[in-house]
Amino acid sequence: MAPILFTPTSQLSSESNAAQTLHLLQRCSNMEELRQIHGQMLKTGLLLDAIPASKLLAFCASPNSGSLAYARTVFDRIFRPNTFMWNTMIRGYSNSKEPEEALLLYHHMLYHSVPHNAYTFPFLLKACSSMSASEETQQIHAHIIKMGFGSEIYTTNSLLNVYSKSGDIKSARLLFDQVDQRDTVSWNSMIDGYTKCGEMEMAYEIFNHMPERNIISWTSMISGCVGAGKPKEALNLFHRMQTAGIKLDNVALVSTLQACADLGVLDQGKWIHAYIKKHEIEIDPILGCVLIDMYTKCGDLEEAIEVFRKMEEKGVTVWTAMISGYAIHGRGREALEWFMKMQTAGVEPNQMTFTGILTACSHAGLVHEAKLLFESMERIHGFKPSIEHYGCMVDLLGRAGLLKEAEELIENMPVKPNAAIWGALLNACHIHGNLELGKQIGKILIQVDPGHGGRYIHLASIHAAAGEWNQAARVRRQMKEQGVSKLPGCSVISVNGTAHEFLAGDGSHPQIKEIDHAFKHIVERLREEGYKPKLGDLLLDLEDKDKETAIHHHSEKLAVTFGLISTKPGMTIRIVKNLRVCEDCHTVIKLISKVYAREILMRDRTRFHRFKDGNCTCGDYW
DNA sequence: CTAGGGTTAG
Repeated sequence: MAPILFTPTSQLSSESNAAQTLHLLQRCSNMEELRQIHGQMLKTGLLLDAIPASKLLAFCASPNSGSLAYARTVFDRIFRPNTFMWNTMIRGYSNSKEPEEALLLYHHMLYHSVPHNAYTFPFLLKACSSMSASEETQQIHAHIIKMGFGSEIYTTNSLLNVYSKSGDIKSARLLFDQVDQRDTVSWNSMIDGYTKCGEMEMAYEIFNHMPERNIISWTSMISGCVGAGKPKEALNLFHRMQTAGIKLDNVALVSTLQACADLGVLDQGKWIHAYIKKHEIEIDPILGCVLIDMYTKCGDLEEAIEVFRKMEEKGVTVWTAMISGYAIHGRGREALEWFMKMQTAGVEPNQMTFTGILTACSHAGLVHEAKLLFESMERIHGFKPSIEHYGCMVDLLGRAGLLKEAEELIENMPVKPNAAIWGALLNACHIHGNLELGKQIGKILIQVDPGHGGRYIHLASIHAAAGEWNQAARVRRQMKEQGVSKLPGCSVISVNGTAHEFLAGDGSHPQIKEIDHAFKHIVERLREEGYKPKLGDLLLDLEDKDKETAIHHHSEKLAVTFGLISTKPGMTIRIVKNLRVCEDCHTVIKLISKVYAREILMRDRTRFHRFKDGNCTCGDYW
């Protein structure tokens, strides 16, 4: 005889009592209350009824105010839980720090032959996704087909999503082509999958062919472009999205703000901030964080502080964004003050906070402070320094001229040095003219990072600086033979809301004639101020005249000149460069700031330079 | 029940 699973509530307690308890459960808001209700249900026997028991479980297993451990103890005492209860537990674990428990529960569920329903697999697959369990995903995929859920759209969409998220775009595509039902969610998962693999063309293909696009389709494309280093395309999509009449939400704004930050287009970023204010969009912790990041990366620290002040929830990431903001501006002392304020406010720094603060020390030459912080990481905060932190320290010591100490740190660190570590040391050798060590490191770097054009250029220019033209040419030949190309220098300047892009030696700008003409005048004027082109370590073995032509067509010079002729006198010129600014350009821009009475704000690969009255905030330390 | 968002060394 089959056991009685659940006793009807009416036999155990009065109807009204049960209804009252259920009502309480419905309104329950925290675990304290829940415990009391649980006790009541135990006493009255209400817990033996499937529906109240399910409600109790669902509350405990919910991620917000529940307690998964409590849910588990309740669950374990339920005699033959039904499918809903199993699903509830699997869902709980899929959102928790121990998603593997979801898989174990599923295993038990199979063992006990509990039937599945349409809610079982989405949760289970989410668990697989968060633990990157690819083998298990395939096994579950097989079960899905066997148990007849192969056409259930939530289930197949979840499968598509796991495959896409894990980078297995082949399996995702196979399934996508197989299923007989697709909706916007299915198409969106494919977009996500292609962008995660860096296949933007395929993502566009999907995007262009899907029958209906919603905000998630657009946002996935935008964030895909940002991830692929195509912020201009991201902004393009953003404008198209608005033309399509899509109502913006926080997530779409976050991705777009990242594009603004990468491009350094303050106007566009400000426009979005104004939109947020106008439409009274709530600045949640993530949106606040990227807003701050956008302002600091576009050179407006004051506005970043303003956003910070107005935020209600100031978590560690928001503080870290501010500290990193000060770092990129070279304002190390203030970064330290914010680091202290943060801890006074009771917020503990995390690994990234340390990356930020150590970078800040590095750009400001605060060697002593950085050493203390680095040492306190493990001793006070309990973090093992990661390779990024070692990278910061090598950079800091190297910049400060403490090459020996930097080398010792690399030798003694417990992790294997990567390209970034050697890169930091090489940079230091370059700055401080340690050509011998530089050549050694340069060779190591090319071995570690043979596909990176910048490494060859760096080594070649060290040879050039030593007057070893043959060696320099040899390195350049080697680069050519490897089929590696140099990343061209690129500067972006935003004028009247349009981003103008200049490449080194590029003649494609519609106003290039005017720009060339204007620059000739500028050079003449600067020569009167004593300017002499610095050609010393230019790696090309050319006549000085030709070298000068090459150096005078650097992208940042084109951009600054364009800025001078296309903006009103006295207006700040804002430029973003993809590589480190060269020494000659740095000198020229300093002089321009004085002679033409312009403030010029330039972000290069590592930091901001604010040129004013013939000086730069980097103090020639970059 | 399924799809999009965070600060990060050179």
